[in-house]
Amino acid sequence: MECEHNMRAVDQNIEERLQFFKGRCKDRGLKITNQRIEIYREIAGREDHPDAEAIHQAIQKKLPAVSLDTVYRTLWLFADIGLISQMGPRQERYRFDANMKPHHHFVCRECGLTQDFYEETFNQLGVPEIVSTFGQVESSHIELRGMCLQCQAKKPKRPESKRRDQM
Amino acid sequence: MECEHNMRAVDQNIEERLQFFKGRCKDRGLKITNQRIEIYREIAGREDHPDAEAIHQAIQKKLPAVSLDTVYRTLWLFADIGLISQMGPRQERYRFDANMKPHHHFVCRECGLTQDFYEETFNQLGVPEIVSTFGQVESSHIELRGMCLQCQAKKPKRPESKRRDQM
DNA sequence: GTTTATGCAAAACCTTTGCATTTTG
DNA sequence: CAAAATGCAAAGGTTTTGCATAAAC
Repeated sequence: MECEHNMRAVDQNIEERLQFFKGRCKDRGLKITNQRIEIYREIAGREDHPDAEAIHQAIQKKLPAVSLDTVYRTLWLFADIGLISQMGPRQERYRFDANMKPHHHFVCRECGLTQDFYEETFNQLGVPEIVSTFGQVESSHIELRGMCLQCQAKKPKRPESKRRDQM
Repeated sequence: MECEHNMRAVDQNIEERLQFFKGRCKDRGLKITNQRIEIYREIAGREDHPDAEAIHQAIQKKLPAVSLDTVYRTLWLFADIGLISQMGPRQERYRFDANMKPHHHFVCRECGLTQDFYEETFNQLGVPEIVSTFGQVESSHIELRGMCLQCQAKKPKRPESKRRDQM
């Protein structure tokens, strides 16, 4: 609270969240490095869900020497400890959909398996005004995320991603 | 209708859809090849939204020599002519989400830019029984798809994907 | 001082492309 | 037969990994 006078509400929020982030790291015996702080600060301050490249570029103002692989490793680490989540499945590939009827998706967060389901009441949801400032909406569906039965069988407890075994 | 007696309803549906597919190809001056027929038959018969690799493997029983790149080219072609759609954006990368409040997404189908929005009434949607047979649901949100303002500006008319210029 | 994280460069993985050959209409 | 589609192999882009160095506790 030392500089409340020139701090925007969103920045206050970020400072709070940084404290939370540091606590979570300490709990887990993870070291608090400048790279982690800046990566967390950057992603927590945005609502556009950047990719690793975008984060990497953004934090180079403050940390010119940070490497892209550190950004990747750090983001997966954060996802692991529940500080952030990941859009799409861990095993990301292009998937194609031949179902032309209105439908909704269950997506496995591990393997990306996507199953359709139908629910009439979901088909006519109104959309808030603000969305028109993002772009033009062409379609709308519910997306449920979880783990499919097959992945559950493979990883009964805390799933271990191939992407973060080294960290 | 020549073998209705041993054809399941879903197969009938596929045969109908194959006719539609062939018509669409003729309209556009596209050639009807065995590869295209089998790829279309495979994807139209599934509700799990396979990736190119899965399609490739599945059709090898019938067409052992089909190549993976043909599968990719064909799937993008089908997406182009509106026979199928593609899950996720054309420019697919890992994106990360630090927003821990309940929220919903607008996703640009070109660049993948994802903007959050909030709508209380979307936060408590009930889910049909069938979903529990897919796996355990961990989270739920609305996904709106469209083109963001920036991509609209770049491609005012029919967007041309980098992935299908050759076809 | 020990353990953990980082940066670098190379490897791995998925997807696309150029070109010669084959197939379709 | 002309135009388009295919298969192959090589290239492209993104993400991951092994290892030596640097930083945190």
